[in-house]
Amino acid sequence: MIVHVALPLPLQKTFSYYVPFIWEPFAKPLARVKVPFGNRMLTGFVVGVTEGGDEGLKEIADILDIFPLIGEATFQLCAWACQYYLAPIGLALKYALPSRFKVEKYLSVRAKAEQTRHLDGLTLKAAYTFAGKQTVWEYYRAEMVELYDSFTGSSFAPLEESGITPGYQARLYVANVERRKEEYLRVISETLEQGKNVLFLLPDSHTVGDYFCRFVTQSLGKRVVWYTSSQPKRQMETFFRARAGEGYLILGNKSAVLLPVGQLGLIVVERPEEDEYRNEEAFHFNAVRLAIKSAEMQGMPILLGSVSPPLDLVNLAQQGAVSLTREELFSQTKLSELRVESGKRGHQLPAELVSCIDQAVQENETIAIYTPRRDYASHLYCLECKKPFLCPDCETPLTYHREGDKLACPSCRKSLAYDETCAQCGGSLIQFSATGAEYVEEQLSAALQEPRVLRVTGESIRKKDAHSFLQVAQTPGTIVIGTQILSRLYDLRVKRLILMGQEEFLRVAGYRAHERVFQIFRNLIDALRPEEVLVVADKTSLIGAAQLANEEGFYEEELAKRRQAEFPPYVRLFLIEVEKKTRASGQRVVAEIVERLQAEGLGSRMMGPMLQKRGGLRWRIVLRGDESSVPPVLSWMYGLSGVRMEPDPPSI
DNA sequence: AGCACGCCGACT
DNA sequence: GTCGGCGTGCTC
Repeated sequence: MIVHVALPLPLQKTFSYYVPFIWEPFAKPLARVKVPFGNRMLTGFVVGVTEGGDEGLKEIADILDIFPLIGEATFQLCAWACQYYLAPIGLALKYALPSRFKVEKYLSVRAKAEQTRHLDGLTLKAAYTFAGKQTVWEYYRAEMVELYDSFTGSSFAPLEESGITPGYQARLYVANVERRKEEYLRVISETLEQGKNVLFLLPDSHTVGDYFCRFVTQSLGKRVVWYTSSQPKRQMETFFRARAGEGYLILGNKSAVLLPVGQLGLIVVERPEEDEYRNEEAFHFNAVRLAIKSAEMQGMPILLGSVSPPLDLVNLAQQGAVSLTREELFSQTKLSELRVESGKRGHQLPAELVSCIDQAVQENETIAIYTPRRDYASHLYCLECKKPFLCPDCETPLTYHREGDKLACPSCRKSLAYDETCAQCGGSLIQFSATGAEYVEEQLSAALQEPRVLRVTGESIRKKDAHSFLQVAQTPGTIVIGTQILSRLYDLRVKRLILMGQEEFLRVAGYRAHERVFQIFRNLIDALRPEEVLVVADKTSLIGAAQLANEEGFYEEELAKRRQAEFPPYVRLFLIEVEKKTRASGQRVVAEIVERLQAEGLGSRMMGPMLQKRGGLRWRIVLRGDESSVPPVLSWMYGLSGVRMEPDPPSI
């Protein structure tokens, strides 16, 4: 017997191996097998079985699963994801099981016959060492033993899926966090009462995740389980409960979307616009896209909640593919804006702003200031030789950190001392721009009398716990200065919120800049629930108080622009990156790609190639596909050495 | 992806 | 003469 195996490598092809007679009954599609590959051992998934003898093939080294652990629905979803994201099936299937996966440790044997009495109660692992793996598996096949997992105690068997039910319905709920919580809890409870499981996707585990976990646990208690790779044992428990149990609420982030779940009845997604749903390593996917497809394929409802949904979802709503409910976000919020002179970035905080903050501090208010960057300044520029400060190793622009008076390279993490002179010409007229939280803190310290400032960044939250921050932040008279992380702290409430630095997004976020600013600002208001919001903007800024308040109008306008420019969600973008050490080898591959694209009639849908010097040499080509399908040429490109393909890149 | 192999230019 | 970087091809 021969099995065809999909390996977790960026290769589209499968590899065939011979299966010795004794293992034949277990070599079924989707079982995991250990195989020799070159000079290493890899674990892959059986994707096909054919009759035949050892025709010079290598033998499989081991079979890991007594029966396949992945059900049909999960497999179909992986298969769909692979064609949509141009990934090999072996990589996708790997994501469907817990990262550090040890079944034998958590499964135990229950004897069902006199001859197997001696194995009763042993873990599967112990039973293997005692009686041999082959013997135990034969007992299982002869129904002389059964298996149960140590968490639920219930019998371990192939996954029973609900099959396709006619209940697909995608619903986008645009409302503030209090209303979303009510709505989530209502639909979740309804589904759990029917004895079905619910999958609840959250963008992270430590802020938004933790908040919703505490909320749902209040009313659902032990029905709530977490699926997270940072706690392997807990992840294993959830894995078993998801397949055996009934009526569990499974919380998880992006990788939970591929978890095999029995009797899944509903999917909920909190804040589908968050970037954390994008998987960047090995196999690129967006968990929200997969969640919608999963609900559609299995015929179940999906509820997506946010105050600032991603544009593609709003587009689907306009087409009638998703139903949309909107609620007012600003009934208790006063919005205003402060227009400042443009072109003077990074010199001084506007005087009006300083006096506004000063007044708030005098009145003992809680106040939060948002700025997109955490450091002091992200760009340094020598006014004498007119050159930016670049990393001597990799030529990436250096950032400046006040703490320690250091220059740092964001790309290679090199750290350099800063001596207030230009490394190129020795000049001392240095301009700082793209300033961040450290800078704002310094400016306020200079302008106000002993201000109480708390700087909050993603990193500082990860080091301490969020709760200890909140205690300080809640103290009246405190000025909280923070980056995007502030939009995740639902437990922090402020009287006044100041939104600065949106110009920075025009530089880094490309075509999504306005969408991102809109989402971050609205999510900050959603999380912090301020009574007053002040948008600091210059003449180039697109998001003012009016845009923030008029959500429907903003989306309409932004979608019109995207349609006009032929950008997502009306087309799909594919970023093709060629990385080589020498110019000649790179140009050869790039020329081959360009030629092939032109031959396929895609020349006019191609942008680039553009050459970038970052360490080695990097060429980038962007291809516009149509809304849903993937141009077939791309699968040819996949697997060329030094060529990377990124579907739906966040910026280009 | 990871690895072996073969090609070149550089250097004690 | 040989060491090391780089490109190419292969893995059942």
